[in-house]
Amino acid sequence: MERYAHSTRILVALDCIVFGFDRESLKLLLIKRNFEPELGKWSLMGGFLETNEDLEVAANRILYDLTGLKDIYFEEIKTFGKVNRDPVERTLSVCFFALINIHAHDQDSAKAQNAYWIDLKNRPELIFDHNEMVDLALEELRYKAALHPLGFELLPEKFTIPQLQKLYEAIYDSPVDRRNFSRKILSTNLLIDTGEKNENSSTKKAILYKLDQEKYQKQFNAFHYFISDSMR
Amino acid sequence: MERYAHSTRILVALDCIVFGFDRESLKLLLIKRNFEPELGKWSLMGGFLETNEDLEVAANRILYDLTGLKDIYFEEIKTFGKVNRDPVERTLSVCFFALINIHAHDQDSAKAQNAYWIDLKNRPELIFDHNEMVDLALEELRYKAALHPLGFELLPEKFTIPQLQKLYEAIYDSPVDRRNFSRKILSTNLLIDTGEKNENSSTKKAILYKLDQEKYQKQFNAFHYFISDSMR
DNA sequence: GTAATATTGTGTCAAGTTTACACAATTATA
DNA sequence: TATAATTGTGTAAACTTGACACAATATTAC
Repeated sequence: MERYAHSTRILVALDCIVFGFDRESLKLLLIKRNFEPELGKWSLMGGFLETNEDLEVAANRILYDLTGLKDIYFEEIKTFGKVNRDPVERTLSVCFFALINIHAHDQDSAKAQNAYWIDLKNRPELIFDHNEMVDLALEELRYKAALHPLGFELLPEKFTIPQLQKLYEAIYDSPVDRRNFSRKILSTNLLIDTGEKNENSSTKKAILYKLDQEKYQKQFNAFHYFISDSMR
Repeated sequence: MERYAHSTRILVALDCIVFGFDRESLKLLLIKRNFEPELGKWSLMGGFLETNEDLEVAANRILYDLTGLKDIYFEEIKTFGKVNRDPVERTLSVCFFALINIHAHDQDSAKAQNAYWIDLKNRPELIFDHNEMVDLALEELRYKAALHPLGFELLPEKFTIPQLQKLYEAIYDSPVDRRNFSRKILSTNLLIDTGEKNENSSTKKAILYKLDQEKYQKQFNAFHYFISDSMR
C-alpha cells in the first residue's frame, strides 16, 4: 500500500501493570531486568508492538508470555507519550492493567521473564515513567472496583465473603464494616452459595461462594448514573 | 541517542471527538474532508504526532487548530490499533474527546478545517473506525457525566438550571424530573447565584448561575465508591 | 470435657436519601 | 385582565445506609 508522505514513524511499546491478591495484600508482578537498558533495575512487563499485530493482540501476547494465561481481564488506561520518556529512543507506551488470580498463573513463565510478586506497599522505584503508570493503574482500579464488580477477577473460583472483604480493604487500604459489607455484597445477587465451607479457616468455617457468571457479564456495566433511574 | 535494534516504527495519529451543546441537542464537530484520503467523506478531526512533540501537546495543538481555543477540557479514551484500520498505511490512533462551549470557539478556525457542527442524532457515516470512536466517546461522556460535574464544560459561563437539565436530557437521551434534578444539583453547592435572570426566556425568567470554580476543581474527583464512607 | 477465644452469620433501628407527586409565583401574549 | 408557559419550592412514603449487638460455629488451652 501507499504511505503517508507526512510524518515521523515511531516505536510503540506496551506496558502492563499486573495485580494479584494473596489473601492479605495487593501485589504487583514486576520485572527485575536482566537485559538492557536499565539492567538490574525494576520495571513493568512490557514489549514492542509488532508490524502485523493488532494492539489488543499484542497486549494478550505480552500477558501470555508473562503468565501463561489467556483471556486475562485487562483494560487500557492511557498512552504515555512524552518525547523523552525513554532515553534510548522515543517510544510511545500504551499502558494497561490486568487482574489475575495469583495462584493460577504459570510459575515458569514468570521465572523466564524474571518476574516477582511484590507487595504494593513495598514497591521499589521503577524505571522511566513506570511509577506514574502504577499510580494511575491503582487509581483506575479503585475507581472501577467501586462501580463494577471486578474484584472477583483477583480471587480464586470459590471464595468466602470475608476473603472478598479483605480484598476490598487491600484495594482501598482502609477497614470495612463486616456486617454492612456482607449485606451490600449479597444484595447484588452475584454470589452463588456452593454449599461448601472454607476448610482452611481456623475457627468458624465461612461459606464458599462462586460468581454467577451470567449475571456478572450482564450487570458489569450497570452503574449509578448521576441521573438516577427515577429521573429518567 | 542510540536506537532499539528490535522493532518496527509506525505512524501515530490523534483523533478527537469534539462535543458541543446548543441549548437543545448534543452536537459533534465533524470534518467534511477536502483532502485525501477519503476526500469528500466525513471524519473526525485528527492529525499526526510530530517528532519532537509530547502526545498531550499534540492533542492541544489539534484542538487549537480546530477551535482557536486553549485549555479545552479533554480526556484520552483509547488507542485504536488494528493493523488495517487505516488502508493507506498502518497508523495507531490515540483517541480523545473534548467538551467545548459551542458559542465560544473561533468560526474561522473551524471553517479553515472545513468543520461543521452536526447533531449527534443525524451523524453521517464516518471513515475508518471513526464511528466506533464516537460510540465509545459517547459512552465515556455518559459514564463520566454521571459521576463528575463535567457537563458545565459544555455550557456558557452563566446558565440556568433548566438549561443544565436540557443538557443532561440530551446526554442521556431521556427525560428528567425537573424538581428532583433541581434539588440534586443545588445540593452539590457547585452553583453560585449571579443575581441575574435569563432575559431570553419567554415566560418566567430563570435564575442565572455560574460555577463555583474552586469547589468544582476540588470536588471533581469526589465520586461514590462502592465501598461507601461509613464502611471505611 | 469444658471454657476461652476467634471468627462468621444475621438482625435492628435511626438517620439520610430518593421517588413521586402538588402547588404557588412570574412573565409574555391574547 | 385572563390565559398559558415556565420556574421555584414543598412534602410524604419508600428505600438505603450507617452504626452497632448478639448468636452460632470451630479451634485451642486447660
